[in-house]
Amino acid sequence: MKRYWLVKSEPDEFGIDDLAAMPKKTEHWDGVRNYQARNTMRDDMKKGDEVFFYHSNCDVPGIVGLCTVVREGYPDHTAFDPDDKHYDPKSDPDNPRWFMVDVKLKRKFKRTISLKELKARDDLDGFALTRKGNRLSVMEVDKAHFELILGLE
DNA sequence: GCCAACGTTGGC
DNA sequence: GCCAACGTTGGC
Repeated sequence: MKRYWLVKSEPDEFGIDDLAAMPKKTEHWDGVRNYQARNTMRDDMKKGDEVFFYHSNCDVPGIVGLCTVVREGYPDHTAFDPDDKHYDPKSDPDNPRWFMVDVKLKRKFKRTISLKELKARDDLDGFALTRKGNRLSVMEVDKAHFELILGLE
């Protein structure tokens, strides 16, 4: 059963155009240091699942494109690298604390489906992204919500 | 740059 | 195990 997800990234760090520029338009989703998001990537995201790419911390926060999971959860090696920004000395290569998946860009949307627009809708009950105080960088999206949002483009 | 929300850490 | 202090996220 295919599931649907949303991942956040700051365009100043790694935006959708950066993903588009990668070989095979594919990149590993490293640097997530939150246990709930970690569990989602380690356990729940499966090959072929569809993923919204969301831009946070920018002029117009919102959903900017569509990706798919092309590799399922495996250890986030950036946690082992002391020179890496996301280095975590508590993650042991023999018992990794952090995991990631690989995502591939399917397509960039013609326009940004802004957070503002999503918040203004009354047919997205329970949508994790617009729930108060949500700071998760990886979250599940209901199939119905996913399809509804796809239709907004 | 501000600050609310929330997760993590560490003293006790 | 509680909870205050602190750090981070992310919209505005």
